[in-house]
Amino acid sequence: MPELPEVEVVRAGLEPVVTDAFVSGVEVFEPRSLKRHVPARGGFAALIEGRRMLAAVRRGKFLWLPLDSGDALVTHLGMSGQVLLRAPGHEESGLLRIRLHLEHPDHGEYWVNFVDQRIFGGMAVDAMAPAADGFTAGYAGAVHGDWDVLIPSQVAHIARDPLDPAFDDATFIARLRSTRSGVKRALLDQRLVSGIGNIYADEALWAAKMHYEQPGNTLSVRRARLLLTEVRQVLAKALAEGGTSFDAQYVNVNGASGYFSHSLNVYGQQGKPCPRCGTTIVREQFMNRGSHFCPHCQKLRRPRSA
DNA sequence: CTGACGTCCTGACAGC
DNA sequence: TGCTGTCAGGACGTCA
Repeated sequence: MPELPEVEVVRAGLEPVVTDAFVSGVEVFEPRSLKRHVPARGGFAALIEGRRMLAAVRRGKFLWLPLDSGDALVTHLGMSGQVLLRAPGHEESGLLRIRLHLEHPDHGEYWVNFVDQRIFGGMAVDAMAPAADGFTAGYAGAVHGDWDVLIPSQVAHIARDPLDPAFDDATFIARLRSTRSGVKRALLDQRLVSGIGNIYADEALWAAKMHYEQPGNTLSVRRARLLLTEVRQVLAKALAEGGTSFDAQYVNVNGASGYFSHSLNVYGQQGKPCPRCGTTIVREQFMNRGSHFCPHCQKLRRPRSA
């Protein structure tokens, strides 16, 4: 369930340690965690060992570490993935899937442990190519380099996230307003906008007072803009609340916390009163996952007859 | 192009 | 106590 804010916390925690780090070793304990890796290009470990990492970059929920070979180590946390920064020798749980041995010129030796209970996430080495729109491919914090405008091939189809300065509001709103799909399906479609998962989709829809099945093409420009604004606010708020742990400590200790559960308005709140109107929050099945909403605040709106 | 659905996966937990 | 079934959902593939 890591979504953009959680992945950003991980990225920020990795940034100082992986930047300029030398990869001295790779251990793969669970080959299924390499599901996104294309073996034809070479073995996972062989493509990483002996390389230097240049940065930690993120677009939406995808994270990648550009290498001095021109490739990138791509990471997706899936449902349960954690990237944990450890001192060498650290005893990890049985869910450890991949371990990287790093040597940093300033910080010394580290283990980067990829832990993933359900193996929905994974790592891969991928080639990079210029981003289609020519802008900086993802968010890399304070670090910059030639790789700025390059994106791993398996991430290229993912849209920018709403907090990306190069996010194209007009294109998103136009596409949102041209689909018959429900707005929640659109928010979860990473080709349209990235970084949003089930939790923040439900929270943003509640804030915008929209029903999850409201067809995109029934939204006015104003309502579409409102939804985008609320998405940004929800993400930014979560980012700010996770920001207290914006350091290596977070990754060191626990890559999983920080769902700002104390400030969820609807997600997982079924049976409880809506914080806005007091109506009981409902949970329904949608797209094989739970959708939480207030039946009073978030009614399906009939489009004005044309 | 669209949407509905299946697939991957395992720990936690409810129920018997 | 110990088993079985159910649930959680991000990304992607398939099919109508």
